[in-house]
Amino acid sequence: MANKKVSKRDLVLLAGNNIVLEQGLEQLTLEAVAKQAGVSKGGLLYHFPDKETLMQGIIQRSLEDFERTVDDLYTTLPDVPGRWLRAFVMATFDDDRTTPRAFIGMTTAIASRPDLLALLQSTYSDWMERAIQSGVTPETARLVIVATNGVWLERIFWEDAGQDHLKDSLLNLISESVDGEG
Amino acid sequence: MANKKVSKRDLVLLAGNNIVLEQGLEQLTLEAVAKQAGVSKGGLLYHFPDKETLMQGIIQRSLEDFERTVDDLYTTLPDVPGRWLRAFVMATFDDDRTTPRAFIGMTTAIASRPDLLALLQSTYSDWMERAIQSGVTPETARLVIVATNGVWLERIFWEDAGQDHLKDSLLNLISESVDGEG
DNA sequence: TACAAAAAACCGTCTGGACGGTGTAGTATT
DNA sequence: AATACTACACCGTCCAGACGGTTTTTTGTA
Repeated sequence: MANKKVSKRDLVLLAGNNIVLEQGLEQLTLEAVAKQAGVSKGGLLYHFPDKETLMQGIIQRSLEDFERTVDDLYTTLPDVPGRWLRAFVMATFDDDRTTPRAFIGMTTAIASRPDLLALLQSTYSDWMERAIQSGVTPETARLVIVATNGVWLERIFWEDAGQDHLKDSLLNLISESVDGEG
Repeated sequence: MANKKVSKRDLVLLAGNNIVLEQGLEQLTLEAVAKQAGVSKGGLLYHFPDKETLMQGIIQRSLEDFERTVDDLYTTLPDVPGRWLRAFVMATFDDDRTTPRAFIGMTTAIASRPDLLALLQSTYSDWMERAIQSGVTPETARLVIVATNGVWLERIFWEDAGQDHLKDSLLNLISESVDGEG
């Protein structure tokens, strides 16, 4: 159980993630992943019997990463209403690792596979639930989450625009909803 | 110039659009488009020398369709501040033709082609400009446009959710911005 | 502790199919 | 003679997955 050794499986997952991040979903081929992971194609297929399963692993991994980012930010915030939703918004804006291209790639992959879709749908419900539990109305939660997802699209279409102001707009939206009309 | 006859070029464009709408970008192959358009592969390539050009045509066409929808809705609205932005929001919610899958497909296609990206970026700027000219602050314009784009993603992740309430939230956002703080 | 057997982890090649694109020869219309 | 196609064979490339290995690790047993 020496944790010095990283399993090949993890290397493959990491390599896959990196390829999607840097080159997009189209470049995610078994050979490319195997090569970047320093593993043979056969070795890759030992862990992930087909491409479908590999992608599932990659998606799951990056979802977990995002959740972890949100959780980390959550702990740094004061316990005010909308605390979780704030962390969620901030996680999106602070994420300088996930490229817009990767986001789209993941979304594409998810959109056409029922099992991944189901996974995302339950994740989405979780987000809504946690947002509401941390003290905002369902309407605000939904609006802010939708807008936050939209931020990824804006990054594609408007590459050079700073988004600090947008981030403030979203955080303000939460504040107003909390202070004002309940 | 008998307008009874639809040009083959238009048939190809329409078929391509339909395939993306119904089956997604992955199924958009030259042969599939030719077949659905009732045109030979050679005939398709006569009009669109390569797949790149074909996709460009399809994207452009569907952008024009969306713009037309916005313009149509615009004429039905009273001349209040935020008029254009309202039409923009309504166009997204009223669009029952563009599937989420098609939206993602188009976005994918755009994201990896500089020329299409440039086209979208200028379109995006146009939207901002028109929104602001119709009487909302730049901050509101941006927030609402971003959120409206996010609506497409929500349709993927949360297929069965009605969006009327979300639509109202967005329209309210415009109203509040107009009535309240300038 | 030794050692073999079995299982797990991993390698590299090959094949079959899909797809983009080319080329050629021919047809209908204007 | 030019334009706008049809029909169809064909090539090169790419890729998922199958297959048949080999090496490493674990386990059973004497």
